[in-house]
Amino acid sequence: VSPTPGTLSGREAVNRSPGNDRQMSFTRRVYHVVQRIPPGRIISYGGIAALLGTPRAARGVGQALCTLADEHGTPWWRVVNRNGEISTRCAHHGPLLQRMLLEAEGVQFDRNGRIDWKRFGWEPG
DNA sequence: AAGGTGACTGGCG
DNA sequence: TCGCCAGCCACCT
Repeated sequence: VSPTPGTLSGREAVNRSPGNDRQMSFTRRVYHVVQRIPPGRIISYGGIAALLGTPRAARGVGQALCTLADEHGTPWWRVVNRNGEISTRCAHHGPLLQRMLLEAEGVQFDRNGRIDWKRFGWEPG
């Protein structure tokens, strides 16, 4: 994905100080990983944290996703909790929208509102 | 600089 | 399986 992943929300832009250039901020790395998730696939917050080398930072991932500007194609909706459930509380990216976007990609929910990891889970590789 | 918050998780009853 | 609890970690006052 080459279109300059540049534009971040105001807050994240502020975090991007010169000194931070070499080592990308956590938020920014979350952004990159999320962009690698293929359509119709999902990953958990903890999964992303693990890919970044900080398996305990799941909460930080959620934090980042709400902060991140997604007008550039960041598929934030492909991230769900460990149970395959939608758990967003973010005002701009509500649960209804997330479900709609996932279903539009072919992701199926069971009657409890859960997604089957075996069918739709993504593992980079 | 220290404390509070939260799109999380694993463990346990 | 389900709910609850206590860590955990990045961010924001």
